[in-house]
Amino acid sequence: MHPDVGRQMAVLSRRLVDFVAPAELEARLDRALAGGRPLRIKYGADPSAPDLHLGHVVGLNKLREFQDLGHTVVFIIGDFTGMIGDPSGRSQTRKPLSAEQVQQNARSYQEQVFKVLRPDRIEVRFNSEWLSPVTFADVIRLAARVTVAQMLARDDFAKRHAANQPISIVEFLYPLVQAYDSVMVKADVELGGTDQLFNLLLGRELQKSFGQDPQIVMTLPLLEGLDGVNKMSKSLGNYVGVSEAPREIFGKMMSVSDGLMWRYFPLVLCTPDDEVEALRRGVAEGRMSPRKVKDDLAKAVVARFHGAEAGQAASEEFARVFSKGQLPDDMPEVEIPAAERASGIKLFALLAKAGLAQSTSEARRLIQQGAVHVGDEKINDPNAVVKPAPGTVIRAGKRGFARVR
RNA sequence: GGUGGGGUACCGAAGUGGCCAAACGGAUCAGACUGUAAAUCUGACGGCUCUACGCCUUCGAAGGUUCGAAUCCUUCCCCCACCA
Repeated sequence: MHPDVGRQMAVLSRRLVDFVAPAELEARLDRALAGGRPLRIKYGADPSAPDLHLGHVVGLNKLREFQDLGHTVVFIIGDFTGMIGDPSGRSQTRKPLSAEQVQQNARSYQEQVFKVLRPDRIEVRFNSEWLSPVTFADVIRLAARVTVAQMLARDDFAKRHAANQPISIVEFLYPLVQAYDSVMVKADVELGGTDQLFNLLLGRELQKSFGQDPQIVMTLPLLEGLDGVNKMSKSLGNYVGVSEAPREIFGKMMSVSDGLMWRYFPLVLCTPDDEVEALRRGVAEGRMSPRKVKDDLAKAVVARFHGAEAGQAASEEFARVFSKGQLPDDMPEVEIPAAERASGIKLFALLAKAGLAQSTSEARRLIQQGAVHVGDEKINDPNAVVKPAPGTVIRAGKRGFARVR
């Protein structure tokens, strides 16, 4: 464990939005050091999304900092809650997952988590371990520890209640379950996004109610997704998954708007504030190209999950394909039987067959919009019949490629 | 149990007998431009071997009225709020 509490505090305080309560953390770090007992840092993962994305990485980065200082991460996979479904916050109720799905997701989760966390100093737990044996009577006793007024303290609940919007009882139960997890794992600290503040604080209350020292609560900013508006989430489809191919990650990062990219430096790459500020100033004053800064960002993000070489390669390929309009390294192939090639094939049918268009209507649209090239020739006629030689490259738009075989 | 409000395309949301494959916004895709799959502008955006004033499917479900329905009637299903 890192012996210098002041230094630990400095590192751990970075990038936080809420921090309850720093003094308690300091005291507990002292105590941990004295007793040789590392702190237990709780982090809850929803098992419904097997794709870990950059939004998760924000929290994982902080966990990693704790680990590097010698503390233990208690990574809780909410398998029990996942099997029931979690409607919290969103109007649409999530579908409950089957036990097998949860298991499979949990496994894939763990693989991905270790792209950021170190495999020592972590304790992976499934909350079904302690939640499955709980009886209904236990639930009632647990519920008796919290009041409706406490629940309505949550901003989201208060607003919806005032607006006559539905609030399911399950939504009251969920924070309670999460808080109970804190009690069961004896968490010293719990992290989450800012939207988790209420739940994390409830953990404190419940721990006190059980006679434990209340956990310190830290919230981290929610990373905006590729749309630049909503938080990054799988269901909104505005995410960059850590397991995606380098090419995909790079491209998605390049699609982040100029204004938003500054958020990704500190939150995903942990770039120190002064460095980010220097870059920002450089761009604002016209000394640096935002294109170059974003390229570096994208490269670094790819490198984070696939290594530096992959980052470099992705950058080069991106420049070749999109800046210079050349062909990518590899592309899918479409097989066309010799007979068909000899007689000619309708271009829209070929596009659909190659997977470059979802329907023949879409294929026609692409052709009419001037998005389609066969070899070097641009074709505008939606009824065109082509006889592409093997090896000919069909292009649809900037991103669609297929090679005839 | 009662009262009121709803269910429209990927999402949000208009439309209340024909001009509706269905306004508008978002998302998406394409084109132009560029420094990028940023920004901006323009266009497309149910399907169909489809140059169309064409055909098929779609407006919670099923029937019905009508020359003609997302729009009217009947029954049913589902959602929400309020009052009990």
